[in-house]
Amino acid sequence: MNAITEKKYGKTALKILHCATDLFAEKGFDGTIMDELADRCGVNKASIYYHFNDKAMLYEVCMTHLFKQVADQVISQVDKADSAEQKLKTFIYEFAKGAYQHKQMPATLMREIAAAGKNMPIPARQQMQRLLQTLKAILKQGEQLGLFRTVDPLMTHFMIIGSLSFHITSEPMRLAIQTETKMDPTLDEAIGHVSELIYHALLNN
Amino acid sequence: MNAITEKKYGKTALKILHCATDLFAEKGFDGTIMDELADRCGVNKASIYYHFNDKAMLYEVCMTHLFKQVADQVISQVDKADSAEQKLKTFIYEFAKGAYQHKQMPATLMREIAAAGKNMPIPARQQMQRLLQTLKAILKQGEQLGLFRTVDPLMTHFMIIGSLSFHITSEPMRLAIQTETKMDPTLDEAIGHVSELIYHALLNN
DNA sequence: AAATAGTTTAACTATTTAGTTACATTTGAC
DNA sequence: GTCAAATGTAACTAAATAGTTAAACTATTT
Repeated sequence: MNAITEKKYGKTALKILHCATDLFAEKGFDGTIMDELADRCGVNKASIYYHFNDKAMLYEVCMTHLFKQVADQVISQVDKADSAEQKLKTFIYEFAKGAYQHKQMPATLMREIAAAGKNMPIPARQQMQRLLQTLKAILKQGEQLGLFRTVDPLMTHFMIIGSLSFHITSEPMRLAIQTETKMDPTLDEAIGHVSELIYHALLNN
Repeated sequence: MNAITEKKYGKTALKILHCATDLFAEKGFDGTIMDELADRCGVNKASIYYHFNDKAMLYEVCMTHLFKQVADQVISQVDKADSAEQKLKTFIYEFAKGAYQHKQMPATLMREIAAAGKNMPIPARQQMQRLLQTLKAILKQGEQLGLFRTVDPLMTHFMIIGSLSFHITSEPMRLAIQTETKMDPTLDEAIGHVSELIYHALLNN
C-alpha cells in the first residue's frame, strides 16, 4: 500500500515521478493528460502504466512524496532550534524555502484546498497536519513562557502558509504583468516580511 | 466583447450562470463537464451553447462577474470609512464577508493563482488588482499619519486574502476530518483573529 | 390567426483521453 | 551466453466530453 518511499524506483520511474509532479502542479489532476506526460519525460505511455497502476495512483505517489519532503525539512529544522522565538522563525523560514524549492507543493496545496481535497491523498494531507501540530506546539510554548500573546493557531498557520503560498505561486503571474515600477519582493524579502509581520503580531506588547 | 453586465440575461441564462459559477469553483475549468452542468441546472446542453459561445466564454462571464461583485462590495464599504484604522478593518471584514458569501471566489482565486492564471479572464484579474491598490492606499495613509509601521503591501495583502481564502475554502475539509476536540473558528471568529493579528502586525509600537 | 424571432430539445458528430495489448528491444544479474 | 526484468513502440479499445444540428416549441409582433 505504501509504495511511496520504500521501494527503489529505477531511472525511468524517477523521471516519470519528477515530470508528473511538475505537470500535476502546473495543470492539476484533471488538466494533466497522460500522453502529454509521456511526451514530456520522453517515455512511452505504456511505461508509465507499467510502473504505476493508473493516474490516481501516480498522483498519490507524487503528492505524498512532495508533501513529506517539505514537512520533514521544516520539522527537522524546527526541532534543532531551541527557543520558541527561534522555532517560530525557523518554521517560517524553512516552510518558505521548502515551498520555494518545491513550488509544486504550494500550487497543489492551493488547488486541493480549493477542491475540498477531492483528489488529495490522505498521506499528503497528514503532512499538512503535522505542520499545523508543529506550529501549535511552538505557539503554546511561546505563550506559556509569556513571550507570545494568545492567538488562534489555525489562523496563524493560515497566515504563514497562505501568504507564502500566494506569494510563491503568484510569482509567474506578477512577473508576466509587470505593471508596477516597484520591485517585486524576492523570496528572501518575502520571508523577511512575513517573519516580521507574524513576529509583531504575536509579540506580547 | 464585454457582454458581462451590459446585456440582460433571461431566466435560463441566469440559471446557467449561477450553476456554472458553482461548478467551476467546485471542480475547476478542466474538471467541469458541460453535460453535468446542463443536468445540474436542469437545462439542455444546447441551451448553454445557445446563450454562451463555448466553455471558455462561459467561464469568463462567470468569473468576471464573481470577482467584480466582491471587489465592488469591499471597495464601496472601504470608501465609506474615514480613518485609516477603520478602512483597514473594513477591508478585512468586507473581504471576509464577501468571500464567505461567494465561496466560489476564493476557491477560484486559489486555483487560478496555482495555475499561473492560465484560464483567468483578464477582467477578473483586474478586480484583484483593484483590491490590492485599495489596500496599498490604506497602508500608505496609515503610515503617513504615523499610525502604521512601514510594511510590504503585497505581503500584507497576501496575508489577509491568503489566510481568509485558506480558512474559507478549507472549511469543508476541516469539518470532514474533525479530529480535534477543539472548536473550529467560525467566520466571525476568523475575521476577528485576522483583524487582530494584522492590526498588531501593523501598529506602530 | 398567421408570421416571425427567440428559445429549448433530443439525437448526433468529432475529438480527446485513460488505459490496454502484443511484441520488439534492451539491460543487468547470474 | 542466458534468462528475466525492464523499457520502447505503435496500434488499439472504450469511454468521456465539447460542440453541432435540425426539428419542435413558445412567445411576440403584425
